[in-house]
Amino acid sequence: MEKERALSKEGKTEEKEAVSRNFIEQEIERDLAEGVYNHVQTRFPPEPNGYLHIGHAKSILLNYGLAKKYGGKFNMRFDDTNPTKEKTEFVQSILDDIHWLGADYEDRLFFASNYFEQMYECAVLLIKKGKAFVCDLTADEIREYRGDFKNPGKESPYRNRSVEENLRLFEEMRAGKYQDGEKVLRARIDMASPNINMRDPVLYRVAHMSHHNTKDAWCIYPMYDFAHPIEDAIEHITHSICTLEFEDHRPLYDWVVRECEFENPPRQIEFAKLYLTNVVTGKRYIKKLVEDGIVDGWDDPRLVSIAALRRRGYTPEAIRMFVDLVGVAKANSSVDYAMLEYCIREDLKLKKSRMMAVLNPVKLVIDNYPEGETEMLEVPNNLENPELGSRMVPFGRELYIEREDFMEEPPKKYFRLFPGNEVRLMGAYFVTCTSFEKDDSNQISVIHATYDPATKSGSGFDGRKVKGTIHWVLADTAKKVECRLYENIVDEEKGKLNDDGSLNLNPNSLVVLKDCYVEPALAEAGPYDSFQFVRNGFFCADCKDSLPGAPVFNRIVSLKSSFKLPK
RNA sequence: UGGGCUAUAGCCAAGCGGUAAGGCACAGGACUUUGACUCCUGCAUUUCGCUGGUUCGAAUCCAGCUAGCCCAGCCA
Repeated sequence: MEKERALSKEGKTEEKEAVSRNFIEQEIERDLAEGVYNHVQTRFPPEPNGYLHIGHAKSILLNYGLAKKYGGKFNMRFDDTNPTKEKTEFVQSILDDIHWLGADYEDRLFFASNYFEQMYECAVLLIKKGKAFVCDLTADEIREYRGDFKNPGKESPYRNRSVEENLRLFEEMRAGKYQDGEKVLRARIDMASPNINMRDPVLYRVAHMSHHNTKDAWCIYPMYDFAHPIEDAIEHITHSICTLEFEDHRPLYDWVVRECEFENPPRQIEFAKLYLTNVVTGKRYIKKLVEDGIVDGWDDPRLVSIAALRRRGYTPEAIRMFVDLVGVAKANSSVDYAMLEYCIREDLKLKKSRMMAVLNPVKLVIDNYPEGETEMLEVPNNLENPELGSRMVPFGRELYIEREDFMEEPPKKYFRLFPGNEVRLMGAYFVTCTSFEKDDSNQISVIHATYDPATKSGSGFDGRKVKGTIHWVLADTAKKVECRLYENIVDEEKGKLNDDGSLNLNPNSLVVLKDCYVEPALAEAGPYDSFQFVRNGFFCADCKDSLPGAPVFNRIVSLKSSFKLPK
């Protein structure tokens, strides 16, 4: 029955997918149909200058997915054309993240810096065609000559140098005859273009600096606008997919591949970046949070770097689901964080064991249970998925339960423990609250109850029902841990940014709970085993910091109040 | 300010001249050994940023407006 339903559900979505394609897929299909290209080749071209985040995941999975869908190939390429910003350290972290996400580039790992010689040749070709010139203007002068939105630019006085002179000068640039900033190579396009990118853009700059890959082989480096189309063309990329801010660069992209005379040149298609509510995706802001010590590093669970998501228990499947759900379009948008949380819940739901932990404990004494005795109960790991088997959980007279699972004076529709009420201890017995004690500060210190042996879990008892089920751990054997609860870093009420551009931080983004107890099996499960906590929350145990003493519990889903008082 | 792009529900997003898909969120109900999950139900019928026009018929075509984002690095 369930299978049938799942099948018909699947059939339905498949039908949908067959007709619903995003705009990039439509473009690709048109290109294929019209014979513009007879294959599909995509790429992910990050600059190795930082860690990847959820926004990059969208691009990676989009490019990879497109190649896969159309039987094409997906390349990995580092766009390392600016030695002042790049580090080898980031190359490895980026590659790790891509592997983890499952974007398989097979043996196609490339570096733009390996194309420097070909790029140089292209520049020479442009010079020979009179389409590029060496310019002696300073950076400031170039800016002045460029004009602005209102005024057209002025032509550089060096714009009409002869081909021979340009060739000689450019060779000298390469040979290291000039200091940084002394000369640049510029395209010769149109200083009056309304598109500022076309006003004789700089193609090459001088930078006497060691490059992470080419070391000291070069002292001139190509600019993005010149290098990128060539990189794509060399790799026979068909669809060069990038974000919206490059839309204005497309005419220049097309100019470069045309003037450099590439056959069957690639085309650029732009899509909107992914933004998420309540988190920081800007690299600048993330960097500042890390540097100021507000978060503990690039993988702090409050960030949405791939490393952070991985650390807090997100799966590649969940990220993929999320990217699919969000879709691809050209409208700027900010996706609700709840969508990400939905994806991880959905993915882990059947995959992970659900063990018990008590974050804010209060003692529950079962007075009619023999003192000093314990028994082992077999508890299914996941009731919805029997394949995950079961585990043995110790049960006895003194337990810890969640403080919020007891109320002295329950409001209406409160199903959990209160004097006189019977609830189920998950995987164990029914217990009825008989009394409670308070300490000097009027806080509830101990709750007393009796249990009914006939109601043992799995015994098939169906004499009566209870409305509430609560989780628990045996006091003696429970592992005490320090628990950290993370919330989104950005203040939900105030929004992300102040008018002056500073961030509104959530002061409660990290709460450390000292007295948390987890059942023994969870403590032994080792790192990265996730479990569901309380009623609405999923938590992950991440024992990275100090196994086994202090697991870190990362809140994946903010704990909603599990019970709302009736209005 | 010149140019480019965008606008469909609280948030994403389909729609491509034939009478507004889907998901998240939310609300109500059923079920339940997690108040979770699952399952039902509801959620743009003076409506597709606004105003006009073309058409038998417009979210889709045309014109004009408005709002938002991006561009004046020898960053990518």
